[in-house]
Parts: sequence; C-alpha cells; structure tokens
Amino acid sequence: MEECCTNGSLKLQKLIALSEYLKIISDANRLQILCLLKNGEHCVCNIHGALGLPQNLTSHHLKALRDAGLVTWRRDGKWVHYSLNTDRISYLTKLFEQVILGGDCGDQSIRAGMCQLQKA
Amino acid sequence: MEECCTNGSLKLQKLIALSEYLKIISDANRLQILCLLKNGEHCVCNIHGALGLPQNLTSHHLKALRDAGLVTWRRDGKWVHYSLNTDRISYLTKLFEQVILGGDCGDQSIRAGMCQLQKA
DNA sequence: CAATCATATCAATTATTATTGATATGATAT
DNA sequence: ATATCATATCAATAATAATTGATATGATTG
Repeated sequence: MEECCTNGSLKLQKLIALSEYLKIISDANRLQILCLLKNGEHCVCNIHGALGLPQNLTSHHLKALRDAGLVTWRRDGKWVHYSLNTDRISYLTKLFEQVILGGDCGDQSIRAGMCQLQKA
Repeated sequence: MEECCTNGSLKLQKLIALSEYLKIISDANRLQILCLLKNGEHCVCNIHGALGLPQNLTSHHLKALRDAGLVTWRRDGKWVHYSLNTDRISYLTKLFEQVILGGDCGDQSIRAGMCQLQKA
C-alpha cells in the first residue's frame, strides 16, 4: 500500500520531489521571475531590469530555474529569451495538490487521535 | 494598476507572502509532518516516531509550522496534539494559484517579446 | 514532593543558499 | 580583428536554515 511516511514509498518520493521544486520557487526573486514570465518570454536584460537585480545574480537564479526545468530559453543574437515551461509548472501544481491536498497520509500504522505511547 | 514586479504592489505582497509559506513547507521533514497530519491530529511522539526524527528536531519543525499558522495544537495531559490548520492551508493554496497560475504579471511597462535594450 | 514522562527551548555547530565581484563566453558591429 | 554588448560562470563571502546536545518546563504518577 502506498504510504506517506514509509521509506521509499511512492508518496514519499513525490513529497521529496515537491520539496525540491518548492525550494526553487520559494525564493522571492525566482518567484518574481516566474511571475514576470507569465506574460510571455523575456530577455535577461528585461528580467534583471524589471526586478532590479544585478545581471549575474539574475543569471544565477535563471540557471536554478532552468536546472529545475521550470523555464526554457532560446538565443536570439546577443540576447537570450526565457519562457515558462508550462508543462513543468502544471506538473509541479499537480504534485502540490497530490501531496498537500490529496487524501490522507495513508500510513495505517499510525492512527489519528491514538497516541502510540499512550498504550504503554 | 496591480503589478507583479513593482515595489509595494498587491501582487508583490502576495508573492512575498507565498514565498514565506513555501520556505516553510519546502523542507521535506515539515512537508512530511503536514502530510501525516492529513489523516488527523497526532501527538509529537507519534510524529517523531513516524518520521524517525529526534524529538527536539520535531519540536523545532512544529514550531516553524505553528509560527506560520499552518498547524494548531492542544495539550492533553502530558501530550500535545497537533492538527492541520485547514483554513491556512486553503489560504496558502489560493495564494499559490493566484501567484503561480493566475493571469499575467500585469506589468505593462515590460512587454513580452520586446527587449527594452533592443530599442537603444 | 520526588521521579518520570512528553514536549519545548536554547546555544553551538554544521550545512545550505544567496549574493557579490571578477572574469569568461558568444554574438554583433565597426 | 577589435571593441562592445548580453549573458554566463566561478570563487569568495555573507546570510540563513537545519541539526545536535544539553537543559528547562509542565503534567502525571507513586
């Protein structure tokens, strides 16, 4: 049976995957980048201009988003344009719903309202 | 007009609030705690037992979740039982949807596909 | 009230991440 | 080819957060 808190269970794998994504998007600067990209693709210069971040820091955060697969990019002459990877955003959203909102933990070994130690 | 990337805008405030929540739940241990609490309230002993975490570390993470308002607790003799604050979870979910999925950035000063620097 | 149990707090350490400054790369224009 | 522009990378530092060990608190039991 699929369990929440058991080593190696599918639910735990999903939970850890979600945790990794959330670490990436929980940075306010990166979240702003994602938000900005909702209205279409932008070059790095626009992104760091809009957010008031130094260029290298912007690149650094974009790399994190790229590595997580949350954005894609294309080169256009001197410029590089970034876009949302909407498929990956959807996947992240699905994971969020499954882990945070989805049914109960599934761990039958621990029942609500019945403290294990209370029995002893 | 409500903007994404402008100082003090409502969207930015929401974005920062979301960022704070995500920092709390992006820790795998805390995410496991939340997941475990989906099947009802649990005492600290069950939580640290189920996750295999030391008692003090579990308390530490529970404090973070409490401070963020994501869980509530009640004392029951020697035990303390924690539960999800489902209202707050719903609010977090709403924020997530608004910031991540909601309409575009709203920042008219920067238009998709048109690099500011390109004009110069 | 002394002992014990469940939980919380605190200080110290370790680990992780963000930020900065300097430099490299890859493209275009002169 | 050289200069310049846009972006990326790298090393160093600064800032944050997780973990540990020791101790405190609050409740219960004998």
